[in-house]
Amino acid sequence: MLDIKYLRDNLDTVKENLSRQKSNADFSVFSALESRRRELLGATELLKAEKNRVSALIGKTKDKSQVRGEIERMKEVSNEIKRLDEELKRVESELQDFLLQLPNPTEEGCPLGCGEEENAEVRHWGAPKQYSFSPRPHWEIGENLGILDFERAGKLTGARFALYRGAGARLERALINFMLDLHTQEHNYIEVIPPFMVNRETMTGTGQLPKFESDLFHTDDPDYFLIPTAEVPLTNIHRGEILAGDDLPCYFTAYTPCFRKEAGSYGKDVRGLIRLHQFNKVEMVKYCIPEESGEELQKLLANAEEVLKRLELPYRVIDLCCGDIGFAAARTFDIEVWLPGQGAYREISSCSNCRDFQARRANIRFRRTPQDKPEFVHTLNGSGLAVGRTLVAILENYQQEDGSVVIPEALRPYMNGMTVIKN
RNA sequence: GGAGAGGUGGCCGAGAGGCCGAAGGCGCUCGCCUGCUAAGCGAGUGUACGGGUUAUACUGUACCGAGGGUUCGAAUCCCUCCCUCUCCGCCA
Repeated sequence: MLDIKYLRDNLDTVKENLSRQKSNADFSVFSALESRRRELLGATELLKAEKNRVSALIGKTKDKSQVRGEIERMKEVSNEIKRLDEELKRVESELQDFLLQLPNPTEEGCPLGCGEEENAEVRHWGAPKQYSFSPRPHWEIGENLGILDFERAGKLTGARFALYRGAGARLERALINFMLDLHTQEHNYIEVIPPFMVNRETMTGTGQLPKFESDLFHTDDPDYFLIPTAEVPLTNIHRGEILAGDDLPCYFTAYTPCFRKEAGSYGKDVRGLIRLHQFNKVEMVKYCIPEESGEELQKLLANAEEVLKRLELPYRVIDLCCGDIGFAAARTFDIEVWLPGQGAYREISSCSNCRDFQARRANIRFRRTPQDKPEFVHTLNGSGLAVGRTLVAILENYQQEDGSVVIPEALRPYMNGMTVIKN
């Protein structure tokens, strides 16, 4: 969410920035609401001052018959205050709705552009391997090895769910442990197991609500949502809190399943593990002081890249352009892993600096010293990594002509020493 | 799910229609005192949004879990909801 004062004073800058992001917000509505709000606030405060003054006077007067007229007059003043307050409340909630719908302006330095085509490659690591045979897609490899079963998952639930079995399930679990160990033991993250369902306030804090409710799985009673990413609970851990300066930066990592409706993606990635309603992810979230968030984003990105380096999977890093960047982010780098079965790089991590956008929504602040005024923290998040897609990358990159799959060295200690998955 | 007790400043805790932004204590800040430490003494100490000032001072409004209601006036009375604790039931 944007600071209303900042927006008021920098209307044109914000308008210009957001116009690069396909936002069609109508700022004339904002200006009208804002001036009405100030008008009402002034009027109602004036009346309240009058009411407080006269009421105190009435209180001090022993003989109430002397102030009968004042009491009658205050009755009317009270009614008028009530009327103004009701309108004020309406205007404020409309303003709030407007602000909550506005995306985060993008950072200076973001590539300009409207869509995927204008994203910029920052670097790449490793080279796609040459195969003496035609590499198969992971769903064929997995089904042939009996470690992935999409048909039965469909029976149990429906399309876009997966059942892992035997070495497949073990491999997924190995990846989770491998990633968590790396981030906790070498990258200084605190491991967390958060709730997988959260309430409306939490979803609003990170920006999923109110705009993207249709992407979320929801329970009616109670009114909860399944998390679409651990970013949601992790970033909301300190919602409504004021942190001490020495608590920052603070790093959290968590493994969680993620639930997404994937509405509007019919026909896209219908086979395999790439796009599911439920998938596993290890997430990293940081809180830091404003002037350090740029550097923290680079470190976060490096932490995610390290996973792929250790698994020896070729990847590239993409700097998302203004038009492709997500709602809450000011800057985003995606990591795309090479998938031989598809002959393409596919997203496996997305690392974002949300600056104070989520902190303002979720009211997460800090004091530099105990005497200082609270300021909003900056929040960052990144996948480290999407576990299912990492398993996809392993199956496709480590496949052999006979259909077996070699286990990357780094994972073998997590696989009880297993070196290859074969029939 | 049933019964009961609660939610007040950074923390503890009093207040039970007007003199309450809220006693007292702890903590914290500043000053004094003191070989050091501890103790002691004095003063100050919430947030948000406005007005005002070069800046202070000063000043208006709101905030006692949340939202409604009664009243000239609500932390205080009434209603609804949320949360915490204790006991019972159920359960991994």
